Amino acid sequence: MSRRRESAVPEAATNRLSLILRALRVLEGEGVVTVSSGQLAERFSFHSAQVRKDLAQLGEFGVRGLGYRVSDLAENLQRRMGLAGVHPVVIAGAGHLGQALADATGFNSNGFRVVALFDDDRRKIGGKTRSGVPILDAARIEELLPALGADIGVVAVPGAQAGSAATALVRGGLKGLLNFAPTTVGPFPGVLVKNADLTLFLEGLAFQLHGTGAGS
Amino acid sequence: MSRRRESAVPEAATNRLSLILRALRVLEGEGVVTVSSGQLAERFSFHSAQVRKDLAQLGEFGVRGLGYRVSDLAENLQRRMGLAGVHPVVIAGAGHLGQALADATGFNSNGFRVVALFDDDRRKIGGKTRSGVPILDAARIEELLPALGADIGVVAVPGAQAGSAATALVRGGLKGLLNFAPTTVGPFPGVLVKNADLTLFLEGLAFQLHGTGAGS
DNA sequence: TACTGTGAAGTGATTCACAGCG
DNA sequence: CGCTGTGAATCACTTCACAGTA
Repeated sequence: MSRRRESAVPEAATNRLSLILRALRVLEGEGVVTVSSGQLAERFSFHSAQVRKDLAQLGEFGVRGLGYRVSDLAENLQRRMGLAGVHPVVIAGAGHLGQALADATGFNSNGFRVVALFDDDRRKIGGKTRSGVPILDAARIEELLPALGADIGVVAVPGAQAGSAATALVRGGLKGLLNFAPTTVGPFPGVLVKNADLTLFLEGLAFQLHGTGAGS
Repeated sequence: MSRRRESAVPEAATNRLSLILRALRVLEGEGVVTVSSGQLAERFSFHSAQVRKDLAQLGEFGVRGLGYRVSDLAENLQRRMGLAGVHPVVIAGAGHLGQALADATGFNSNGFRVVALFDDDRRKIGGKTRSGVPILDAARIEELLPALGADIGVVAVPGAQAGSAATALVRGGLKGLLNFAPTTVGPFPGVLVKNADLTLFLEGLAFQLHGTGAGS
């Protein structure tokens, strides 16, 4: 997708590591002390060697003959994945999608916190989402962003406005963009853009359903 | 992710084909008659050979020395991708996410149409989304689904309820599930499940930002 | 012993390069 | 000539298999 010098971690591994970290937090809560690559792999039905490779990539955390110490590994993974502190997140667009994300658990825990939404609808500006995130004036994105300290921005506006919303966020100094609009935004120098076009999921599903008899 | 006899089209190609089809519709609207693999590739910055391979997989639609005839190709792609007719879609969960999807253009055009949402909130049941999609009683999913004729269901409920929502949808006879909850659902025999955990996107972004200095 | 970490083999997807055709 | 379709080469990811160690 984008030519970068060293791809560090091969994209697909990212998702596995996120899943593993999530599982570790559950295990930790259950008081489990150690876990093996096989046990972790089983949960998500991928191979144990894969789990070991993924984990080894970030350092040597395992204990031979035993497995991994759950809290050690969780803490290390968290740090290595950039989830050690809290990332303030801002969302452009306070429509249904924006509000869904603003109140979503995954966007307000384990390293993330939605600090503001931006919208250009007068009736929404000044209000708050159900969980209390303020909705600010989209015209002031660039001006207000620095004070919010966010490093990640989410584009949750209709496709036609995605470009300008993204530009405003980038001008405000964000380093990462998660784009839900079905439009390609950027590239912007020095900014990482990740596209999450929800329609593609639906189309992919239809395609697979059509092609095969939807096997097990 | 799921063991199937023949994987038909390699998952990643699916997304490219969706994108290409979308571009073709735009070109068609602009009255463009033919387009080459190179021109299509340029738009999304992938390689022209990749585009040709992807398209060739579905049949020989190109004209040597000329390119592809836009409307021909669009129609063929549409059919081969299972987007020829209209897929009725139902959504479990009429929260912000469910309503966002119900009113999203991509879920109500080019082969899809959201025909109903299901929720267990009394205040929502009997109502409609902004664009007029009815919200029905979640307790009656199994009973009402057959009449709706939907073949694709979307799980847009909180993680804790994802399993039961998915089960109800499958019992109602759906063949494809798009799951937005951060919980693995299924597997169900004969049903295709696609997971779209939005938190993974955010975590992936944080990971990449952390690892690299967010190169161009 | 039971498990990790990892080189080597295997598999799959991407890119190259060109023959073949309108 | 320009562009498609595609075998061959390359590159990337996954799985295997095992040496090494608590």
